[in-house]
Amino acid sequence: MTRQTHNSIRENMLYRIQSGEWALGDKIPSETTLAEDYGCARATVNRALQSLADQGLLIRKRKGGTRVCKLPVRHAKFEIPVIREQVEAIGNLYRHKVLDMKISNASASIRTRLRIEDEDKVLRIDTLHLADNRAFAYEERWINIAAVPTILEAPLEEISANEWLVRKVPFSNGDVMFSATCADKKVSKAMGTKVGAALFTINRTTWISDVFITTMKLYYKEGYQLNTHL
Amino acid sequence: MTRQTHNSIRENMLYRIQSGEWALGDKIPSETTLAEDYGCARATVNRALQSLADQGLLIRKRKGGTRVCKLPVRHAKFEIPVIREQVEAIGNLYRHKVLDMKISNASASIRTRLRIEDEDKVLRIDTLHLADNRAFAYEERWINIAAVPTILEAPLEEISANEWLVRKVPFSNGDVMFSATCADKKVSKAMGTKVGAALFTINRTTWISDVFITTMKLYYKEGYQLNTHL
DNA sequence: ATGTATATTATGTATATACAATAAAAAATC
DNA sequence: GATTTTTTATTGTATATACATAATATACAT
Repeated sequence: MTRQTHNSIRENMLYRIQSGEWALGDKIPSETTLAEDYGCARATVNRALQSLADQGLLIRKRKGGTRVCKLPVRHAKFEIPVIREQVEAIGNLYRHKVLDMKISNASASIRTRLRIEDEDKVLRIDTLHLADNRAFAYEERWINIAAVPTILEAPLEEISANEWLVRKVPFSNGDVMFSATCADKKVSKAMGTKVGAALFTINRTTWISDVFITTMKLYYKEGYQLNTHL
Repeated sequence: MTRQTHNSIRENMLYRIQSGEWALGDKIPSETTLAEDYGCARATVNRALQSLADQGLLIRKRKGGTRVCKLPVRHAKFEIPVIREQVEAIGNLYRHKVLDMKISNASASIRTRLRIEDEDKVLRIDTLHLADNRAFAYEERWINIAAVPTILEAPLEEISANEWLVRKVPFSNGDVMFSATCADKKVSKAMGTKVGAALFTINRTTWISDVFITTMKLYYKEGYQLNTHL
């Protein structure tokens, strides 16, 4: 027999699940018996099983054994786009325009949402992102100045706040929210759409441990599509 | 020293990346030297490093060594919702209504997009999903009858095609697309929105190996939000 | 200079072993 | 019969070892 690898074993297990040999909710054999069946070490089987469990196809419990998930949750993964790269990926020239920028006190709603203090100032920036000089996306952004004071010296006309922050605080946590909204007067004027046009909207808030860094709202024109894969 | 686990090591490495000790693009020490530093076996370090590489934070090459990613791509993961569960999760009563259902030849555009044959028939279903008897989502769906012939016997008034398919073909591949669209006459009438209202739209196509199973378009009312986490 | 073979080095992975942690089942106790 | 304790099965994980594989660097030959 050819030597078994954790990869080939994982694929075989996947097949057994997909084909229904291991049905939804079924308990599958223990690592030791599987290792005998496949003719390999338990560690190898373990690695294959863990990988499938990470994917959400199996549930494993000590002593309880391993079962196929009842209702397998499908996880889709996608990359958070950096707008410039998005534009350049379709072969267009990227440019951005800062439409408005001011320092202000955080509004009450922003304050509670982001758990920042009363006296903390936020930098408020509206940016239009262009692809070949045509409106591509509109960005509203709030930045916690206390967390990233150097933002005030950044040349935001040359490098977009989006990109500056990615380079400055590349590793952070956050949440993302997708929705559809109607263009209001300000956005529709900047993007050249009708008031009320459907815009694909991404809301993103970024933290580093517990410190709020930035939150933003990104509006894409109708027709924009975010792709991903199951 | 307390015993090192791959988890604690991974966290420490994560910290070293986040703090900038290991900067973007930097080459980090080899597994053997890291193992000495952490006082553990190489296998343990290997596991930690692989995990970070899976997350997309490190790039590893044989002989080349391990480097921190230049521009760390942030992957967001989210769960593909089953509509019934979504509705029940917010404490509402789920119900669905089949508005239209017919067997037809696939249109040319659908055929080429889905790589199915000329003579293949598709089942076309329009479904309205309700939460507490109020419109929640509108679903347009095409099903490849050749791939799932038993769909014709399914009691689709009782169980939605969505759910029937999840139970019947739970493990499949596919792609997902998000966008925003304006409500057309048909959808706006069914959902009780104005024509032209912004709808959050999910497009999903499902395959099993290379056989097309189903494709659907799901429209959510403005205000609907899909959440995820970085 | 150019191409080819060889050595070197880092990661990739399979194995046997040992023990830990957990949860279920069985046994013992009240 | 209910509660507590003990046993046991199963996964989780660390280790030492061995060899595979890939990419680079070096030496050599042409």
